[in-house]
Amino acid sequence: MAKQEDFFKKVISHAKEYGYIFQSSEIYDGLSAVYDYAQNGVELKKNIRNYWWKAMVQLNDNIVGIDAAILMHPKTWKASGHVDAFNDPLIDNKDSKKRYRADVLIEDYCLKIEKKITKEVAKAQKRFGESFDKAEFISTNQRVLGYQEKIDAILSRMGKSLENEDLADVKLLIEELGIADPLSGSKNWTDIKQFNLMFGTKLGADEATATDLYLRPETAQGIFVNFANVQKTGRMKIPFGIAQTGKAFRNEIVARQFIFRMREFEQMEMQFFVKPGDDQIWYEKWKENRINWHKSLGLGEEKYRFHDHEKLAHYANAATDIEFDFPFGFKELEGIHSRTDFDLKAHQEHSGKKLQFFDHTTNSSYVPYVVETSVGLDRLFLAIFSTALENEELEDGSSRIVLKLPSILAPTKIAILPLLKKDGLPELATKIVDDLKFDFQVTYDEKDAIGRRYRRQDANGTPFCVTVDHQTLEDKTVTIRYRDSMKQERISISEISSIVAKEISFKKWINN
RNA sequence: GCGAAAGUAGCUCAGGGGUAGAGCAUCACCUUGCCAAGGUGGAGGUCGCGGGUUCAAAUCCCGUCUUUCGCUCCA
Repeated sequence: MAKQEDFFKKVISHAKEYGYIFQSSEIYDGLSAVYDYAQNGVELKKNIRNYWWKAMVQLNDNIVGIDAAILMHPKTWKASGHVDAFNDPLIDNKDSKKRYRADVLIEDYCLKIEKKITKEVAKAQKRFGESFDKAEFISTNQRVLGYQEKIDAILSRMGKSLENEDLADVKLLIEELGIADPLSGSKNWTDIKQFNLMFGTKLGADEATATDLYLRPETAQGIFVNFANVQKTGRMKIPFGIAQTGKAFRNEIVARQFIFRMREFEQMEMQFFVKPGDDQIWYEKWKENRINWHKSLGLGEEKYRFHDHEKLAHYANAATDIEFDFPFGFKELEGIHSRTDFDLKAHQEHSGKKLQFFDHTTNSSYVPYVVETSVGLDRLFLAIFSTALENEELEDGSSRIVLKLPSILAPTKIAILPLLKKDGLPELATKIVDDLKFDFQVTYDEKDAIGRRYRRQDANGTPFCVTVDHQTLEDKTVTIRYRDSMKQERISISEISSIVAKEISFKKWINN
């Protein structure tokens, strides 16, 4: 464990030292759980996003992209369920230092009473044998009725108080019922606090007339509300998908682990609309498709696993996570959910607009089912970056720090290095840079010994180094040196472009 | 939000009541020239921030911010 922590710290400091990730507003002590992508990080992130977009949108005839706004009509979040579900009343136990959802504590208490009813029923059943009428017993037995009455009273009071945001009364209820911390038995509770995971903001500069808005907590809703527009204007036929990448915002109670859980993060999502009944087939297809996409990056098959959800959200009929072996263990990287028709139906009801597909083969309309794939771009960045970082032991006993980024994703593809800082070598090297920079991200470096420059590029993840020496002046050949193998080859200047292009070709990588 | 640990140069860290150090990195010059760590010189820090104690605070005390770990939460 200590090793893991140490390694994770190295990942974080390497990300800073080599210009990948800085903490936001660092000169002001930073802002909790918000990070900026730096000069190299932005390139890597952009390349990852592009690798996803190509595979998702441009390789699939029936998937199109959109870029919906972060701000959406407030009714969106009522329809999606976020206004209700992203609000948690939390309470802490002062002795055990544990935190609970206040409503869950009370519901658990009610469950206990319900168990008493079940016991009474079982007892009666034993007593009366075959002639026992369960429904009648429950509706007439005084003891059972008393229990049920109590449950109803508690839940209705809790519901009312939560609705009126009377958290003091909810706490009072907990105290009156004598609910104790299930672990410690302590009844020493703090006040209840309401946590809203959505960021609020205002539309309109005039405070008095401004409308309350939220920054979107997920990008998916931007797709759902545009379903009919895209379907009609794109003449899309089911099954089809809508993809988008973009920022989402969550006021996490605890946001930690570097860029793994941030308050502002980027999602890459695709919602796939299918005929009801076909959802399971497509769910399985997308599971397969997505895991293969991840594996094509070559980080190692053993780094991935599926984790099926046992508890399903109310909208889903199947859900799984693709988990990745991060420096702090297996954690969710991508979610694949079969969302049924929950979202489109909800928006249909709240907006009064039809969100259906007319099927000409059956001459009937239906609300499509949805299979969602949703990957965290920042998490994917962390997965790739941390796996790529290696302290490699070399055969001669020395070691090097090397960032083995998939070459197609590396921020810098080629470093052009003059062996000497004289004899016209820098001039020739610069000419090569000027020629290649239209097609590749190229860098030039003439400082320090050549070996040290190789190591510098290794640490920055540059997959190819090209060295210009005296022989180059004579026969227009250079040495190309590969990051991972450290092998060198003598090639002609005119070959650089085709060799590198082949190595970083999308076609080659995606079919890996 | 609670608990624990930490915050000194870009990175890694030492120091510890008397007003700041090392290694690496960086910059300039010299040297070498195909796998880092040669020489000389330079730049860089009000020791996270605020307050208190003291003749004197980077050092002690309090608060606060940030980070990591554990708990909790996670559509």
